[in-house]
Amino acid sequence: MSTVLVRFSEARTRTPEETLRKIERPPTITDVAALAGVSAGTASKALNGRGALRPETRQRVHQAAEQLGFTGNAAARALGTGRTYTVGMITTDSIGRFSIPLMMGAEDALGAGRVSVFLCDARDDPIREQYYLRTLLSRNVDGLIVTGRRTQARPPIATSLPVPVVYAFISSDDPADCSVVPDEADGAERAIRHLLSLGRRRIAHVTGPEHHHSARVRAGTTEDTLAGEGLALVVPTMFGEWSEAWGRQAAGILLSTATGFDAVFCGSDQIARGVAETLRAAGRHIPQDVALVGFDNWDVMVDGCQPPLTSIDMDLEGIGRTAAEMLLDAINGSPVPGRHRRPCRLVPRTSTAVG
Amino acid sequence: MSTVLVRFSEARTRTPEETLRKIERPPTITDVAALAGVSAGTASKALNGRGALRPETRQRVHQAAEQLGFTGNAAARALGTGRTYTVGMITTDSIGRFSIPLMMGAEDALGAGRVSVFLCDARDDPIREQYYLRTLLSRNVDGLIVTGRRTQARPPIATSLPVPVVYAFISSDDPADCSVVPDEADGAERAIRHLLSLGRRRIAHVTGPEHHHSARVRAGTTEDTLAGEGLALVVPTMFGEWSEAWGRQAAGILLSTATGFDAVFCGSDQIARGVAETLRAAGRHIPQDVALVGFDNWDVMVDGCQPPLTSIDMDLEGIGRTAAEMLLDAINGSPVPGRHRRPCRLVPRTSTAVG
DNA sequence: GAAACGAAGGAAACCGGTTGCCTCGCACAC
DNA sequence: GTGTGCGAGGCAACCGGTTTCCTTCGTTTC
Repeated sequence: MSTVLVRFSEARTRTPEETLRKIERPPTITDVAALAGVSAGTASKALNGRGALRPETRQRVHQAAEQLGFTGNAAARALGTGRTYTVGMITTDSIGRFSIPLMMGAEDALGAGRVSVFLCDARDDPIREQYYLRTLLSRNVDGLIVTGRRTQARPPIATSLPVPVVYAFISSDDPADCSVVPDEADGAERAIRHLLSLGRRRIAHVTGPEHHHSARVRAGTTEDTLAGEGLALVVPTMFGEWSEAWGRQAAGILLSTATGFDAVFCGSDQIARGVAETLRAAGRHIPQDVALVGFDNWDVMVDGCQPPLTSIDMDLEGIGRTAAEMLLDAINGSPVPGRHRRPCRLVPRTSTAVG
Repeated sequence: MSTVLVRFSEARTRTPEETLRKIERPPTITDVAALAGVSAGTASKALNGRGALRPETRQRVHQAAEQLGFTGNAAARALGTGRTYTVGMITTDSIGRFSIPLMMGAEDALGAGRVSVFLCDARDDPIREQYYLRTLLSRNVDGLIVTGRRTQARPPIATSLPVPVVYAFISSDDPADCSVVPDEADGAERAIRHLLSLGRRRIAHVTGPEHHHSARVRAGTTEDTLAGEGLALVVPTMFGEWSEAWGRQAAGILLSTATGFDAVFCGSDQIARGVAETLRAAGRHIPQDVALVGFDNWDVMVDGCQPPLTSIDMDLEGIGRTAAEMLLDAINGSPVPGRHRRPCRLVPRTSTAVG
């Protein structure tokens, strides 16, 4: 028995010299406690502001912790308290242009809450998705953020998880889940109202594939907004692809068939860029002859475009941040279920400048 | 004493019915052990292939684990073994176009090794960087990957860390550190040799700012490669910015001053796109009159360009993957110090097509 | 038939931080 | 002088998995 105790004590405590010397192993709370002349439990209470301690003792412990550069062992803390201060972020399709700002926003909000993020890229593969889900759960994450490239609602990643989930950009088709999504209808309406405010009345709409949720929503709102003013598109919505090539092609069609148009609202900046190129090549001046509005406010596109492109910004970073904040709320016991739509913002540039 | 034992047993074991019923709390190894009719220690040995157990017992434990969906508590495992099977990935500047493929490659290689990734975005802020470093260390990551936007060597993120570090894309200026970087000189040489193989001899080079490491390296190799063939650039390397606007401007200068040129090698795809646009507008045909090569092989740029752009691919994903593999090696005790250059790849497209 | 050996599995220490409970000692009241 | 109350801090259980040591068999050997 005494042998055991001796070994125990050898393993747990160090002499003050040892403690102050450079030590390879990171300092434990026992080291801090020893240096402050208190027990480990007391040290813990001092550092966490719990228990009934003399201010002077608390101070001494804090000083010892600082001196040793004590940060604490996250695994041990997690084991005891059940909270890991980590969340998992799963991008259902690959990490791409849309996921990045979302991730940055989320990571920003979470980092401020001293929460670390596990990054998982499921690459559109349900098997990878479930693998990551299991991994994250076995790591006892406090919550999950699910993101993806499409705004269309998707089936929940799982039913009855032990931790809260927030969907960002994409949404769950279970209305009881918490989702934070851009209000794309709002974005489309802003674009149209902006064009109307410039006096444009003969507007065309070129966008992505009809089976794509975003394309349908934006087109629908575009038509509805015009209808509300007693107007209509000069030609029916032109569905195609999310590419510059389609933008160029569509502009060609417009030039050859439309009886006249003074504005084009495009479903993406890439499409808008293609449209701009072809219109310019055909001698149409932007914005004098044709005003042009894109969607996404993607820097390299709006800046590379000639002239610089007015566009709709979905504030992806804000969506990521909001999602993270809602996740933190849910973790702390105040979930905010439902689909939360966040407004878009119109960023005016030369392509719709007046004069 | 007996009270203690009773409480202990209440907390630790569940009746078989409880165990098989839907339980909110994830199953522990004690649950598995109980279901298999062995002790927790034996269950651990069975699942980890250690100890001396009858094959039939091992089998029974595995079956019980499967039945309960046992994955194990990562924090507990980490606490006991000291290994967390996590690594931290710090992007020194913001997550962007270059970081993403790197991250994807690294995450891919690590995920295959059952290692999870903590994502940290230091946003060019040394304070954030050190904050993340401390956080990651207190989480006992097994290793670190440091990435960033620039290829230029940077000071080591810290001296004498308790875990291995691998730099990806960027490199540490301590040659003893392990860095995996693209061989940009190789990329530039491939571009020039490609143009030479097409019979082009009057080559111009338009690139980014002279103070930028990548621009200098690529320009230097461009000139050296030409010199090796007894040739020189038609005009000295044109340093500017990494933007389409600069590409357009540079092309304008070329058209007005150069006595003649049949190829332009650009330091980035964005520059190349700007060059292409201006040349086309001036009536020069690509590739017939002027062959064009970019750098980065950035999909939206090379595909959006007219015509599609031949470009140099640095294989960022491969760099990320290699970095992760080297980190895993280092974690397992076989570090491979030094700066590792990985070759580039030329991706031919219409902008240098023959005929 | 007893000693020796090895296979199989259990008991408990251990990782490090947290927390409930208990003790100690001092101050104050009766 | 004894009792009560409370402030301060220590002790040890606990989280869940791993690992070391030890016990308990059954089998072999002389």
